[in-house]
Amino acid sequence: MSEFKPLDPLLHSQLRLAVMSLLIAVEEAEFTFLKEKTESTAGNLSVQLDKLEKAGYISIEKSFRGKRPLTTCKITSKGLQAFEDYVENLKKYIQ
Amino acid sequence: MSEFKPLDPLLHSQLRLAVMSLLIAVEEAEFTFLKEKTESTAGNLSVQLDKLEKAGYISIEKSFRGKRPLTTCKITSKGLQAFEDYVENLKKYIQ
DNA sequence: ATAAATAGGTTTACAATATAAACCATTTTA
DNA sequence: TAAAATGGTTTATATTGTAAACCTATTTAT
Repeated sequence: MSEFKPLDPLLHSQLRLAVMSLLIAVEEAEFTFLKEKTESTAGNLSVQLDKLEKAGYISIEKSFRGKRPLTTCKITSKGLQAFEDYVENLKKYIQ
Repeated sequence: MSEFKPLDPLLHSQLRLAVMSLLIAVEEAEFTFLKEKTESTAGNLSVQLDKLEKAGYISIEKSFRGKRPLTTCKITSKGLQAFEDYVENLKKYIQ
């Protein structure tokens, strides 16, 4: 697409885009925080976080808070760049 | 999604969004024009135009130019409204 | 002490979507 | 008149998105 540049399919997804949007704002977020803010199911969120991590767009750290598992996510510089590029491209679709 | 409102799945698709974007600009476009501008295959475009028409977002008129079939598309007021809503919602994802 | 509920997820099965390949009818060109 | 081009549609396949089912451990209720 000449004037319509391809939209990164990893970001052109409602839930993944919402996650990235949140991570840009807070720079570090727990799984449960993302789940609440996006109103997604845990299963769906888990899958989408995996994809973002595999793309190198976020990093995921697994630890414990007290005795409970804790999953923490951060956006990477690659992820930030991808997001910015995505937004730039998207703008040409929506004026 | 509370702060992230659902994105109309009919519009949250690269090719359909590009088509709508074009139709907003020109207000009437031929199949081949859309095909060239979006750099899509005819098959894919045909399918996506059908979906937009079934949603009532565009109207499709079939006629002949000389002896050749001619498919012409227009955006409807419903389509325009849906596009505007989509953009409004999308903005909250991308700041 | 034990059962039930909650927390914090992951895995998996299925439905929906996107896409290109194959196809079709007609027309034009060689 | 055979081959190529036009203007698409249909269909098969691959990819994706999503929720249901599941899992392990912890906390609460009885």
